[in-house]
Amino acid sequence: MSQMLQIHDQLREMILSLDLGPGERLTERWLESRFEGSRTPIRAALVRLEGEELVRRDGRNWIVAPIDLGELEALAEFRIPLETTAVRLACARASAADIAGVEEMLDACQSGAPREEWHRVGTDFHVEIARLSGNPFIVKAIAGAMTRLSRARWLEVWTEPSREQAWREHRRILGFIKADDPEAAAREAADHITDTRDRLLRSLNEDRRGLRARGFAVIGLR
Amino acid sequence: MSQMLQIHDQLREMILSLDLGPGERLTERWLESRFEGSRTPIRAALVRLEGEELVRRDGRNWIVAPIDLGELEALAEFRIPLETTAVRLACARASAADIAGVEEMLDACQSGAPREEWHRVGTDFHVEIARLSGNPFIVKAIAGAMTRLSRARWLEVWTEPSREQAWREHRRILGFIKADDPEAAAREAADHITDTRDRLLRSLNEDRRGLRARGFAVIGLR
DNA sequence: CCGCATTGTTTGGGATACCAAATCGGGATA
DNA sequence: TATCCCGATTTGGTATCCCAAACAATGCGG
Repeated sequence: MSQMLQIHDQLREMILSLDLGPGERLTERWLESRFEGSRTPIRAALVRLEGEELVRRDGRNWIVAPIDLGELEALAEFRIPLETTAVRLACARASAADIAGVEEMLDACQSGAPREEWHRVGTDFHVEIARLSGNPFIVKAIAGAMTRLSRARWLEVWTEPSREQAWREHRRILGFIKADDPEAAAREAADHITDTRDRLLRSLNEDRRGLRARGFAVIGLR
Repeated sequence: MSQMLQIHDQLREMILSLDLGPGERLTERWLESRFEGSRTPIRAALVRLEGEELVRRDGRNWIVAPIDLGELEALAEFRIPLETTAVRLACARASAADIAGVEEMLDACQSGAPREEWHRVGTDFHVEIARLSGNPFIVKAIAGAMTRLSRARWLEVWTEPSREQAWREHRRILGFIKADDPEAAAREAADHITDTRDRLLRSLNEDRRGLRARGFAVIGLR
């Protein structure tokens, strides 16, 4: 694989895992030494990450994209029509084998699993459901939305009960798809998105001060 | 403005206007002489355009993204839930002034206007309606979808009656938003997307041979 | 002691140099 | 004549170089 893609993936991972703080400045020279490559592939990776909005320009400088928690509502509003459409289409189009694949993914994440695992599966579930719709544009849009949500989700208290709740809701959505009940699945999906948003906003509101200190934009967080 | 952005915009325009054919190979050296810049800004522009899926890699080479006419159905399927949501939100949120702005845009495009003008307004209308929703994610998704549609729309016969039809439908959608009738607006928007898709597919079907010659992938075009 | 100008350093933007791999041609050979 | 092989050429990937602008530090003047 080209060096540029390696750098892109590693840097992406560092950003999404909050290894690099939101708003943190990135100098090309620092990245140069960090990844032991020259500026050319590094700049290509940065331009690419800019397209994914994980990195942004601040004047002439590069910074890790800040998190605007005010986006959380708009993001839910965006996801609801897409994901309800996705589950309806999934009912009509997904094969039993495809559905079983998603089921396995959920089963593989048991109570004792590490936090990272829950985080990843919680994201991938929605993308895989979108994939069942067979519509690549829906898949990409949902994947992008989940990426934007990703970092905020680390901040969720993500307590045991919260995990269980999300897992149950995922299970129910998949159940309705399996039972070929598109309207119930759509209703469940919409409710799940709303509930998750509310859970997230509630837990974030309890820690505004701490968030600001960690570089999160609390602007617009009601 | 930076040289890279100039190159990006010019190249983008050349691609969308079909000045560069779909599937055509782009060598960095040719672009170098064409834009009288060195490879550094050119590569940055290419990476950026790759993110917009207007340019793609073919092995180690760069090519103008081919048009897959088979995407047209999926694109309509993607747009319907988003645009119906957009018009519903627009009813609730758009100010009279914002609506008047879109109205002006439509009025500015009269019968005698050049083909390019109709093409542009036909795209912008949908993006502006999305903007009335106040949801930036919807705006970006619709803008991306319209960009993907853009080149195929040049191929539409785009006859006078076809233009008039689309213009009337746009007018009706906007009318329902103005009248604050979200459900009627949503129904009208969905019908418009379906109708447009059908018009496009019908006129493309009449010219499969010609399309293939011009580098369009007819695969999946039913 | 404070403020401003000047200068030295760092940064990103762009140009160029170099390399390895892929491609294309031409000629030798069966 | 058809085929295969080898070398010349072209390509994109990477490293490095130069430059102008931004920034910071420093020292001079009020």
